[in-house]
Amino acid sequence: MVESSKGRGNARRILNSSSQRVTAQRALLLELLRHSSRHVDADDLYRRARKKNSRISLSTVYRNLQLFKKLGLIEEHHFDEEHHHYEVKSGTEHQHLLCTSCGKVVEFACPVSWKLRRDIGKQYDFDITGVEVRMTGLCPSCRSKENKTIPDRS
Amino acid sequence: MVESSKGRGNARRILNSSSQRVTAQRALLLELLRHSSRHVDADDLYRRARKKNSRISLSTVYRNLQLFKKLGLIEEHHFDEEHHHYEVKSGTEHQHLLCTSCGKVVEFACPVSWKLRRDIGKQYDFDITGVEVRMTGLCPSCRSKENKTIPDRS
DNA sequence: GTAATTGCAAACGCTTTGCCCGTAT
DNA sequence: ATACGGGCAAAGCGTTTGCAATTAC
Repeated sequence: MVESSKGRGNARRILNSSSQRVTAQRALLLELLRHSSRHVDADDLYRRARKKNSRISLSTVYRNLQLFKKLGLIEEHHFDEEHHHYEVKSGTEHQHLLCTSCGKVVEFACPVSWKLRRDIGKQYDFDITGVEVRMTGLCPSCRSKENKTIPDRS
Repeated sequence: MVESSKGRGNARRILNSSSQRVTAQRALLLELLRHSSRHVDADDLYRRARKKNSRISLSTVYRNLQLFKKLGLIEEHHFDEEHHHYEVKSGTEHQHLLCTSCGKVVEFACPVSWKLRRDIGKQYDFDITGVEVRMTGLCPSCRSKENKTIPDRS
């Protein structure tokens, strides 16, 4: 896979170019972030990292997530109430649709948000720096499951 | 104000009608929620409540916030990463605009969200249950402050 | 060599819970 | 009378921090 070697190169380049030291842990975490499902939490990442380096610590994961966030490599989301989710920043603007039952996250394009941003900014005299649209609902597969498993709602 | 006597009556009625006991603490909290600024956190509410009843405990505040949420009286928001904010449910649909500097919360109407809801729901075959639009930015007064207090950006 | 980074464990802030006593019904 | 709700203190959770040892530069 050309992808993965490229990814590793990128990790190193990104860290170097921001004059951050390239440690094994950092390279690993960056690598994992780039190749895992788009939305992870600290513990996900920690568990995955331990498979490759069993001595890595949770605090290292947290510290580096903060670093990556500061470097603008990832974004932090507060989807549910409990803990944070992280997502590698992609060029493409998108919003999130979450299934309240299985937690699945779907990304969707939302061009309207730009118009909204302009309009609301002007209306309230704010310098808008971000727009987030979050929709919640039941995904197709959870909907059909629910129809089967809750036959008696007496 | 007629509003306030009505409010107290409502608190009692609401609790009674859902067969919850009307305790002094519940009535007080409900009262405070209805008459304080629209977005509070548990500690805000706790501090306010203590002024009227110095023996009330923080856990009572939390327990009742959960109850009120379950009864559909209030909504829980996760504006910033730290803690939750609560808002008395109003009939009118609205979205939130937050100042990243002073934390001010502005509510705005967003009729587009309905169209969005329909469109995205259909597109991804989700049963949409909620749409949240959150914008962040700098409010007018913080913007002008910033211009004054950061003259040297050498 | 030296400053940045790690692992560990302890602390953190917000929230929840167990227990026993008090109170609304 | 009795089950529900309260106060208190302790535990829980995800996250952060202090520190000594380690590592990249």
